[in-house]
Amino acid sequence: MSLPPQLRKVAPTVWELPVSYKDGMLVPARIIATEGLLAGMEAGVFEQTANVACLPGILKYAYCMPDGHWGYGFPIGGVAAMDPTSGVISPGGIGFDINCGMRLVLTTLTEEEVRPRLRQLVDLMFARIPTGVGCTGFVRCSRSEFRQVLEKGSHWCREKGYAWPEDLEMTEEGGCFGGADPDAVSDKATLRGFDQIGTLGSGNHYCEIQVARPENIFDAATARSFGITIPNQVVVMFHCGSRGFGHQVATDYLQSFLRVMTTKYGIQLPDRELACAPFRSPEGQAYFAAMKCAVNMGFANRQVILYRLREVFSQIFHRSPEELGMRMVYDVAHNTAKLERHLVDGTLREVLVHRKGATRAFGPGMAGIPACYRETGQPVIIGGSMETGSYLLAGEAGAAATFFTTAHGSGRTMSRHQAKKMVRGQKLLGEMEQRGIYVRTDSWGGLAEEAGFAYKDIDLVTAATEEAGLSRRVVKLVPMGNIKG
DNA sequence: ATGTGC
Repeated sequence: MSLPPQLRKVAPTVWELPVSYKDGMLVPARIIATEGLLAGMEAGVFEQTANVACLPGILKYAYCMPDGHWGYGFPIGGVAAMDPTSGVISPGGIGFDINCGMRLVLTTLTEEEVRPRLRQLVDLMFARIPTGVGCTGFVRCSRSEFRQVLEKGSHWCREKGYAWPEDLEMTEEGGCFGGADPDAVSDKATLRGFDQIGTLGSGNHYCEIQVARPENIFDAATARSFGITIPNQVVVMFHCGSRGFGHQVATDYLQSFLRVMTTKYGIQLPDRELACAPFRSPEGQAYFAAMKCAVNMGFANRQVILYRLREVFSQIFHRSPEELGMRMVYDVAHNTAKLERHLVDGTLREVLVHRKGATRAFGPGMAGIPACYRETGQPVIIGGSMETGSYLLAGEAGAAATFFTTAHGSGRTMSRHQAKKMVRGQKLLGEMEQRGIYVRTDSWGGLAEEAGFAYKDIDLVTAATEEAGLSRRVVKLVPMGNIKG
């Protein structure tokens, strides 16, 4: 595939499309990638990042991260910071799965201890953590109780005994975005979401047993600070979001914005999928308040999954979760919009940062991250494909360039449809088992869609974020067992 | 991603 001729290299890992590239661009578009990753990007990534640069109030640049690929409106990997006074909020810049994110949990077990009981462990995980489209959880939640979940996120979990106090500290924003308003949420969204707390879902959502092997440690001091202290230490990583609830919130407000964007606010954009409303408008504020409900639902969802996970490990290894050292390293979202303070042209100001398939990566010394990570920078959890491995990174000062944002995962290289044509789920499962990875799934087609070859090389993506100064590699985590929807 | 497609 040929790159747009207007694309200019402005730094070894920064590629820029000028405002002259497309009518309506207000700022240049910047792709963060190595030459190799850039060459593999779909044409849609350049078009969509340039489209994002047309959104009213966008500051500095429209960005796409090295794992970027084609998405709804924005590319997945898209980052856009808006002036909250004159700018817009766009659901396409956050994604349908609001607060899709990653959580990483430690154990003090080693690969040698877990390997003999791996099948038993993964089987019990699969039995206790609901997976698949439309799955529901064990938490019984009335409508009024669900409002509490939406307002409080992980705090609700703590009140109900599903969280350790320290879990909240180890969650981005303490596991709760303030200002969530359940009245901004449709009944339809509530109806889809109230029974989905503590469920994994489908697609690329999974829960994985991983091992930190000594040869995969890049930064030993930071690894120690993050709790990786034992050779061949076993950890658990999982990836999921706000399920049908967040999806319905996104759908509701995309429709609402499409009705008013042009007629009421006179906004013209190159793509309907960029539907947006002025951030300060009633519609924009309602979406922001509803989006925060979905963010909090996502945090609560991952917290209840952790509660179940602790039960599962405790049952298999006959020790309490505390004795098994099942502490959280961190929980970090990659589909949100948030008001943050950033330096823009030398002035510290409040901006609305959209991150869609992009992870907040606060660097060393910054406020807003747990005190224990103040010197290292924020842990960044990057999920790879279930075959190739994942990474734990640390936020770097250089991420100031991207409003303190880095990549979120591998990024697809082919469509789900294409992947499914190339491999059968049963065959893939057999091959993975040969390589010591035990997988349980309730969808063979879904498994095939997640094959390693359908994703960019996670080693190259994380190396690119390091070269760009956004985040540094701490440890690569290799899969042992996986449950997926 | 998603009661997978109005």
